Amino acid sequence: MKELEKKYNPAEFEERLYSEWDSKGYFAPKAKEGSEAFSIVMPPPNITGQLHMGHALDNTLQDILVRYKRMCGYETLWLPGTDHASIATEAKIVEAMRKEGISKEDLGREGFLERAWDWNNTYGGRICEQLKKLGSSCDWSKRRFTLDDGCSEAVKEVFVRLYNEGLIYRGTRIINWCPHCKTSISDAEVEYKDMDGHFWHIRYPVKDSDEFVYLATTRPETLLGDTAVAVNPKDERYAHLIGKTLILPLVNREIPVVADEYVEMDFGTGVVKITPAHDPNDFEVGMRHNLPLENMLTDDAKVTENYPKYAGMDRYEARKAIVKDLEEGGFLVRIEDIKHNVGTCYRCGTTIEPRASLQWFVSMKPLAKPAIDAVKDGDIRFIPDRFSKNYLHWMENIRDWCISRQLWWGHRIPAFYCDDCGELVVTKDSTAVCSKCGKEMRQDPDTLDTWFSSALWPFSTMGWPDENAPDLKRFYPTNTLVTGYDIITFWVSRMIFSGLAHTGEKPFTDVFIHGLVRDALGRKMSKSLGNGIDPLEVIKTYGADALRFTLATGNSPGNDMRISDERFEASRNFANKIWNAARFVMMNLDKDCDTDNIDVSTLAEEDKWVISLYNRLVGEVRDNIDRYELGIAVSKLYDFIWDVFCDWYIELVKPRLAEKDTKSNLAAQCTLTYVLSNTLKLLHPFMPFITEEIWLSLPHNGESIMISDYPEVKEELNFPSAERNMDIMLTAIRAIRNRRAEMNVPPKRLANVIIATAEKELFADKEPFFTRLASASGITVVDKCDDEGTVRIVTNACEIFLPLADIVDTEAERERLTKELANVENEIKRAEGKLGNAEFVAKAPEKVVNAEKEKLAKFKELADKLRASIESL
RNA sequence: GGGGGUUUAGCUCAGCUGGGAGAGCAUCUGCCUUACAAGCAGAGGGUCACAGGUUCGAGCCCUGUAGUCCCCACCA
Repeated sequence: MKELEKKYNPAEFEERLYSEWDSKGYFAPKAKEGSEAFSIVMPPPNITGQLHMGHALDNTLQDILVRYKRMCGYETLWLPGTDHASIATEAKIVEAMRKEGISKEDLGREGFLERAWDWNNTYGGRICEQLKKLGSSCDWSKRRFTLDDGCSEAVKEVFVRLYNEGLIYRGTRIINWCPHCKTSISDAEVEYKDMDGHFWHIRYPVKDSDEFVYLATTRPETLLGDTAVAVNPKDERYAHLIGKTLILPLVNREIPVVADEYVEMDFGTGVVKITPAHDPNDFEVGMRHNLPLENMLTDDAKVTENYPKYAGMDRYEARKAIVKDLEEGGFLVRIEDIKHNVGTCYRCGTTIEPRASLQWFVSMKPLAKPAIDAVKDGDIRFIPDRFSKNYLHWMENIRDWCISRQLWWGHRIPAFYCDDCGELVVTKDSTAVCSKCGKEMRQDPDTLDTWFSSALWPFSTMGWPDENAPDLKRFYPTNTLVTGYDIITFWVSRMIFSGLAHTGEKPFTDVFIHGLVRDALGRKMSKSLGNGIDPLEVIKTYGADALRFTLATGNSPGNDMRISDERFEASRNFANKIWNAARFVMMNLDKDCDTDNIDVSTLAEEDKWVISLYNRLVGEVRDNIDRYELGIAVSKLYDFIWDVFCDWYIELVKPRLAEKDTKSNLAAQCTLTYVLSNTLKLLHPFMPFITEEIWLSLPHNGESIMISDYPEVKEELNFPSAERNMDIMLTAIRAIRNRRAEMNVPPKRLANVIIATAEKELFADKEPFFTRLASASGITVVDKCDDEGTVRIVTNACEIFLPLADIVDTEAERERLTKELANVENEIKRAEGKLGNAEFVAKAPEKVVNAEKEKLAKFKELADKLRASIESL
């Protein structure tokens, strides 16, 4: 046994304990005889990332589950890793290069990738080091990276398979183009924002006529790409125009009027300009009517050289110029202010430009079907369940997934082209030769969406596509995925369909969803707002346990949470409370007590009481964790440790601890040790460091609390009568304290307490409780008492008399007791009313009716006592 | 335009399958009682957003209304 420092100073031991756990290999899965597997794969943080509160929450929740399961005897794997985050990382490196005056093109693909890998080697592991400070008990020896060889192999395998099954195809479609990142992005990566905008109402002249058609647009510059105007075929107003030709203003191109169901007659003028290359709907219309695609923008959203007057203008400059020219040409009718939803890039916030482009796509419908069924059938469940709705809605309305990105940092698309004959080969090989003309083929320059590799994470990290890989066989499917609701569509849904499609099995059973961490004002923490609380700073100031405790407590699944310094402080105070309780226990130990078993025969009533409550706590905590109610579990632990163990039990046994070598003293020591040691085990998943530091200092079996057995409920540790009797004592003590406080009796003024009760034997050896906790000089237990000049307190099991003649105001006493009686009589009325209600008695469960009867009896007894008390004044 | 969350003490939030409203922080009072002032003992404070309904009984279930937050959606 070693002594604890006087002051709780987490910085002194957290890092030391972590490296001990790590070096002893506790984080690696340990197979025990007949043990089941439990596994979680960590949502891989981006290599560009620094640990923020979101990571801290996500990983705290995972670590709680993992430590719990490990202690419960499961062979437990928590597999960590990082994500290459293609678009975010590439942007970061390009930006750094820009400051040095270098461009991507200057370096070339090879040079750029070299630089990116250097960056990853230097900074990519930073966040892992930060996760260690949090106490994350993941198996670092299995750490993976989405771009490592194994994951890359899985990516290629999946691509080739899907291609061969016809589920990956290449084609020209409208995609979301980010002119800043200069790449396509998927639908999921577009964020819609309400923005102020305008409808520009304009008119196009009909050829060989003085008629005009009137229409409106929010993007007048796209006029350059118009290849038709559409009306609804049923629209009589425009029937005569269908098939006619219009002259496109400014461009003077001749474009047809086509009839298409897509146009809603009731909206606007019922006429729509069709720009197939720059609008998804127009693209469809264009396909149906064989309209040409006129791409009028370059990849950085500047007007192409086909329109010399506007060439090189940025899309917004072009908009201004075109509006001005339209006005001057008499084509602009009016301008209307509107608010509309504009798609923006989720990475950089730039307004998305829809653009027809040749890209790779995953055909989603066939893949979505089993993924929908898995959730509908309950094979995979979301916690809380409501998120399955989000998921299903997304999956049921899913469109093909654009997976090619015009970036360099990522998995290069394993497709090869023959420049001579146009042959296309998709292969896992790193080079290809054209089977037709024998020429070296050119690999597609694009890379894959970063989520393409994330989608495979649960199995690519375990050795897939080798189906006999040991980890895959043992730990896949994983048990629980822990993540925030903000990436259900990006990631969770894609892991589900990928797992089902490629491994034939779901990737996980439970999806445990948490909310976002917000600041004290409810705002999302962000760099730009500068309101982020740095978890590493919190760890420094309050300790990792306090951070974890704060994140776990009061957090209910799927709901956002607000955090602030006050909450970390409160958690630190709790840690300090445990620390001091442990110090107190230790300074009173002089015998070796068994922490695994306790001899019930020698226990005093208060010992049985605390053990009985502890035993119930074990069951509840296990149950709560099993149901992902981590916040409830941890608050029960808090209440038990602080209120029951510290404020009551320790205070109750202090007198016995002063005894020397008595049985009673030994029983108290052993109860303290047993309850403390096992409660620490219960708490360990939540607060791993302090529990370990203390546990190791107490008598203990084993090397570390983290590989000890999680406590189990023991039938023989239930003591209902001790619970009842102690409840009577505690109620009496509280009542005396209340009265004294109300009457401002100084604590130093002791009084002999007279207790009148029908159950005298209950108080037989309880005098120390009252002398120690109720400012009593002693107690006298009697059958009946009606002393004058006393303060009377009536509780459910006894009447208490405090001889404080000099400060007793008989009239005030009468008033108070009368008031109390009135309250009790109200209760009696309520209970009688309820029990007098035939329907209540007939329909309410027997248990409830009986409880009501018992209450009524108790209140009647209390009322009688109160009346007698008032009488005797 | 759909869908969902949320509304409980001054503040931040718990409240599990309906059976007498809880915690932390803050406030007030009294205590340095030798584990802990990062503490101890007390106190005050709530029409559980509003209106209906179901039920013997509703913070909890149903309907509607309002505030607030979020997700989804191609209306030019």
